[in-house]
Amino acid sequence: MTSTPVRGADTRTRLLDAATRLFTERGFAKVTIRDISAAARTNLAAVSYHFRDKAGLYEEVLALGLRFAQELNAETMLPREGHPPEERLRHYVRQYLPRIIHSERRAWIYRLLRHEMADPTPMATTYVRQAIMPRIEFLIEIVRELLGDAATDERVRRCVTSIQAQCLFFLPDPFKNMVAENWQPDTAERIREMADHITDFSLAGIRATAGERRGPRVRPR
Amino acid sequence: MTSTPVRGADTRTRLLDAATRLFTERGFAKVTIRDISAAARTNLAAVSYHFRDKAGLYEEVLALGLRFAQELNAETMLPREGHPPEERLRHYVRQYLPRIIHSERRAWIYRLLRHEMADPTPMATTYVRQAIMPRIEFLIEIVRELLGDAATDERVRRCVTSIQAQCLFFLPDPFKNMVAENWQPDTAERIREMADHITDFSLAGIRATAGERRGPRVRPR
DNA sequence: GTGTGATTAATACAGTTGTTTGAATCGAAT
DNA sequence: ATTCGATTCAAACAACTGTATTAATCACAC
Repeated sequence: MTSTPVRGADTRTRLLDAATRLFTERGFAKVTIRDISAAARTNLAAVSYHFRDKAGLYEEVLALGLRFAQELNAETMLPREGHPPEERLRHYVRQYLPRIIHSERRAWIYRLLRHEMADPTPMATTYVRQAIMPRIEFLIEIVRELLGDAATDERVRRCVTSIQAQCLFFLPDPFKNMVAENWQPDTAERIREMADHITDFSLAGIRATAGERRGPRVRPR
Repeated sequence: MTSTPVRGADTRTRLLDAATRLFTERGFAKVTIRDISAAARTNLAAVSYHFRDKAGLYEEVLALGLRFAQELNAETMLPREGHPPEERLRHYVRQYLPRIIHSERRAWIYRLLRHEMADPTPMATTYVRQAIMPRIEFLIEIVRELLGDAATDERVRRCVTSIQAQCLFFLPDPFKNMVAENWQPDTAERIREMADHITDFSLAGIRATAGERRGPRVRPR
């Protein structure tokens, strides 16, 4: 018989699953432990028993999400040495964008991240340090290579910001849907096209930054 | 004597001022009417008396912000007919970006918008329709001109998204500061530089989109 | 001054939320 | 079967929040 393994472990994972789903949907503040315990088909006090308190449960959820994010990062930053920077950038965006847009499997963390950005919890700083910073560093390296001799800290920073902004824009957001229903690419095909657009658009922008003849300085000559 | 003009009007404006400040800082949900009435140095019940309820007060704040946003839009979209699209884009970004970044005078609305995006109230839809959509339409027109013969709905949409993303990225955000303390341009000089970067970067991206020799299709030839 | 309507203030009320408490229940070793 | 530690449960508690109620206060016309 499939007897219950440790008894308590079952409801513990049920709580963890329910919390992951609900926190991802609504963020830490807008989920009550009553919601969670109901969704996990258990009692209110179970949260306190298994996870100390609501914050403890959230920490565990986010810790799991952080591990997933690091796994995904590793895949996103795969082709490191040797390959030309253009190719690495394209790979980066093609990996990153679909995960941000519709969060399959492990990528629910990006939706949770959206809430973390709007309303940070104490866990935010460690997430930034361990999951975001490495990706930024990776982007910096690519852009520095692309700029070549023209690379200055300032230019690199600006170009990285432009790329990062174009990607982050696609974090799921109820508000954007109000602006334009179906601007958000939905199918894998259209997401791929958008990723290529961002890549080509940015490569051209970077080349222009390297070429650097600026627009009208103070007054348009 | 500076006698009280209408008596009630004074506390009404004090409430409105305090509510504007607090809602802008924390958003609708995270401000209590106790906070507001305390900041306005009046009683709890004053909110209900002068504005029906908390939502009524918020509506009035957002209605004022919407008027400001429309004023600012008018200035942002000033040089319409005749001028070349490059110049109009540069003007657009140079106007829009500093307002988004550090919200002087009437531009507190953009910080309130940030909260509205994270956690929309019923007012969100009218704000989108009356303040955001016109600006998007304006951008679409510029990009369509820039793309010229190459303009398709799809390409226009993607390029507008890229520009919009680069600008919106600079909405004030506690989270971004964790990633990199001083990446956010602060002085008027650096904001101007960033605006020109976005403009040049995007113009190059749009030209590349128009030229349209894509990156490696399925396999890199 | 007195009454009147508008405004301000103090308090009560009901609902929600995180947490704690103490009893009930379960599985298994003795 | 009994006992014991782990787990589950129901209930209660305390804090907070939006709103309603009721009384106090004010400016001013009469």
